[in-house]
Amino acid sequence: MSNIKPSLVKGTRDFSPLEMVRRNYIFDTIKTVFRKYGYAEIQTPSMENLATLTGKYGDEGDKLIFKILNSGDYLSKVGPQLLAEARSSEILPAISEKALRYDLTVPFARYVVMHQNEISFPFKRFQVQPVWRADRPQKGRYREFYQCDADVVGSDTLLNEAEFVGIYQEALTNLGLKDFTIKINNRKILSGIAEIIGKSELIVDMTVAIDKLDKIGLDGVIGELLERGFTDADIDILKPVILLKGTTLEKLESLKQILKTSETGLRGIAEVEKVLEYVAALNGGRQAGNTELDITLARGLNYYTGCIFEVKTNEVAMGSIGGGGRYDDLTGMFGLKGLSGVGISFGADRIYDVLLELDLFPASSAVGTKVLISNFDEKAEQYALPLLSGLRDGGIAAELYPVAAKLKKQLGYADDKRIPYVILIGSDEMESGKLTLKNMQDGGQERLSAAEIISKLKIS
RNA sequence: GUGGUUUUAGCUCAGUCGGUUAGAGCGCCUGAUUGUGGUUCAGGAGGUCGUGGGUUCGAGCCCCAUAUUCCACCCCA
Repeated sequence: MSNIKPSLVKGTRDFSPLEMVRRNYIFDTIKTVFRKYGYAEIQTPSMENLATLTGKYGDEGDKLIFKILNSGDYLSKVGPQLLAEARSSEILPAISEKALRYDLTVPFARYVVMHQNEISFPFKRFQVQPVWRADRPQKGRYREFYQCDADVVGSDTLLNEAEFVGIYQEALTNLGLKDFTIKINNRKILSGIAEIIGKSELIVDMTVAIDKLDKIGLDGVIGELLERGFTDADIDILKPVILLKGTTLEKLESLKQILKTSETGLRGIAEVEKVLEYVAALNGGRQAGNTELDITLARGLNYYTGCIFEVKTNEVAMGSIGGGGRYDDLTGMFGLKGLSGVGISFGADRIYDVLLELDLFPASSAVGTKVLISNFDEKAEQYALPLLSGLRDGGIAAELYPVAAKLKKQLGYADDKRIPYVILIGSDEMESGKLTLKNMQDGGQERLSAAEIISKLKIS
């Protein structure tokens, strides 16, 4: 057998025991909050039919879907002429029928449609699973990463949006983040803006351009707008909108003036106002300072129709750590009309990177084995087995050193694994029934019976 | 998809102008100490220099291709 050098697939990672403890801390914290708000967990398969996924994420997104090659002689269905032409886009449907899921929202929509008769609406579900994107990796961007999604379908009330703001607040605060911003915008406001400059058909180009304000500045945005088919006259109207200053409430007032001729735009403003009203009511009447209207926020996915969210941390340079919004007709694509949905997502991998950089993981999240029983010889091993069971029955994480190695090595092992206690069983101990319990932190030792050790470790 | 960057011991990294046997720190193993770790001391093992070609008397170093890392763009969590 040839010796293949082991390596990881680009953009993927192994997770060590310590990393898993930390990742689970993030997942558990988020899941706990989801449950508190009435969401129930589901899972869907890693693979979906390719047709289920294509066309849902725009052209850019479709390119990033990982396709799975058909099993068997996958070229047999490709005609010789197609093969000769070697046009990937036309051969693809013949050789690939399945794909890895690209996000959790579309599979969820598929789930809702398939299970509509068993579901009682409104349906509130959360889902924590990996997704795959054939993106080029960089900071905070992986090809396999976890999303933590919560969505509700079959409920139009804006209270849902407000509750999602609450979920973001609570989960991120519980994770120890102090300074983050929940940005809110509304697709209808963006539509209204496009409407008043008479370029409704260019709304996507408009949002993509103004979304970059932070990054490339006003001149950059204007350049991009011109490139994308906007005139100087359009930009004169757009400019004051893009540069809106002031508090969220002041921005809303100004927008009402600007968008007074756009019914859609005014409806968007009203929606944002209502959401903020609910948020304040849920927050004991106070407006949350870190929740703000950001008119330049335009999330890429095509299916959002109402409110959109994005969460950024201000403590670390990192892309958004969460996002979401309302999509009025997601299940319509699968033939179930008239169901409105709202959802949010936490980017667990990015949150991990942020917590690591800010050193926010609790020290206690590194708990493992509580006590190691040393192993001197076969006789001591036999003696140790009932004690091992007794410790475990008492809920104490215990392990027996698997071979009779030098004590130095066994203690070194305990040290490496940060096991706080070691029980030494030698001939003296077996004879007297008083075992030596060594505390690895201070090095102290005491002689105790097996029962005394169990009760001591239970409380400490 | 576009542009740049990285790759040398288990890990982090040196390696001069292309020139003999490729180095350091940490880690690992052994011993000092046959039942006492995290400290110390002594010794030891460990490398196809990412991979495949090429130039050269000679390549870790130069050229080409490719993979990979990280970064930016596009897009996104």
